[in-house]
Amino acid sequence: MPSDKRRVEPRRWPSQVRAALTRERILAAAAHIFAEQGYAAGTTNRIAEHARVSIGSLYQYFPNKDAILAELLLRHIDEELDEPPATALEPAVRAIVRRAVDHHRDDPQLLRIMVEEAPRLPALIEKIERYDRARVAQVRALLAGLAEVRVADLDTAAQLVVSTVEFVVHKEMATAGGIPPERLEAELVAMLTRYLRG
Amino acid sequence: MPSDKRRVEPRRWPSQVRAALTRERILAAAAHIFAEQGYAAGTTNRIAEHARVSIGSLYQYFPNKDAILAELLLRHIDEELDEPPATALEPAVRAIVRRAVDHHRDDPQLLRIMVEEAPRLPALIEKIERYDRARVAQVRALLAGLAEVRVADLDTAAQLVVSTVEFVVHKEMATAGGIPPERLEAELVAMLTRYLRG
DNA sequence: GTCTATACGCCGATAGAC
DNA sequence: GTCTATCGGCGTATAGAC
Repeated sequence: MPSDKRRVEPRRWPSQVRAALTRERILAAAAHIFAEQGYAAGTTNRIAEHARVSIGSLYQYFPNKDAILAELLLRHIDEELDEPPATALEPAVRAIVRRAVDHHRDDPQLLRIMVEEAPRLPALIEKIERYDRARVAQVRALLAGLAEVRVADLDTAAQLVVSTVEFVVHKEMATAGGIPPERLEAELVAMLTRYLRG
Repeated sequence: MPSDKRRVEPRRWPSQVRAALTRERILAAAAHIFAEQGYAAGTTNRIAEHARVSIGSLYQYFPNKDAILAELLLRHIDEELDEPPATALEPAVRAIVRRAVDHHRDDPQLLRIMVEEAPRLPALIEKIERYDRARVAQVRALLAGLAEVRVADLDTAAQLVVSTVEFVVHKEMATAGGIPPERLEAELVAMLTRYLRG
């Protein structure tokens, strides 16, 4: 009877918690391998191996490979969309730029894969487009509230700001010999601020 | 003997010309399919089918699939690198922007594939980096010759100009609801000119 | 719930007839 | 020179034992 107690207590973790952790391990492994090797080269076998689960287990947590990238992308999107402060023009632009830079600091390689590969997966296209429109609308609203802003067309300006920040930061942070982050922030802020002042 | 003549004359086209045309057909088909379906989905079988040659013939003209993309990319690069005129700042910037826009007008989808996939093929990485450096150096030299340019660091400015033009044009031209080309040109020129004037 | 083993298909590339 | 036929390999996904 005392021996029974021993067997019962440390037997296993609560299965839901363990399952969630396994899921996380798979996602982390996928993020790592997609970032290192690209989406196509990041095979489910390699992901499973790196996460130290079998390929069979992987497919118990995700219906297919695309779903893994989809979840990584959606988490990423959810993190990023919160209102920047509407004060003066220069600090507002700085906030937008800085967020993009910080954001890419984490894992520029993975972001690269998501930016490039996700728009090809039909299941994600619409979500990405909605997200893009939301960002442009957000920036548009921000600019609309600032007296300093003097541009002919606010819609175009918002689109250009979002594209410029996203793609230029993306490029420079992902490139080895790119502009260092602090300087990149300063230059982009200068460029966009002058543009928006008209 | 007269029957011999008949057989000889219209038998075939000169083989070198025909071979060159077949090559072109393959390249054109590859460009089309890479642009539509992406590099991975654009299989050699589909390329061959679309070019109306057999898969065996395709491999007589190209050693492997990567070589097809490599040739498309190198042609593209060769076209683009010629000196812009160094007059005043605004026209110089406009020339840079306009070339990028014109360039993307042809086939924005294909360009997208080349920009995104080519840097993953080891055989092409070095060529692309050399090309990028050449472009930055070219723009740097151009800016250095213009009295209007007042920026702290010419290297950084040149890098930023190249990145901005390339990636923003790329993004807007490839997106359905993007900024229309004429307006894009105007806005980019305004933004970059103001930035460079300091 | 996790594993091993494997089905199945597709792809790049080659061989060899014509 | 162009074709058909096919090889070898790998990748996703599943079946079924434990």
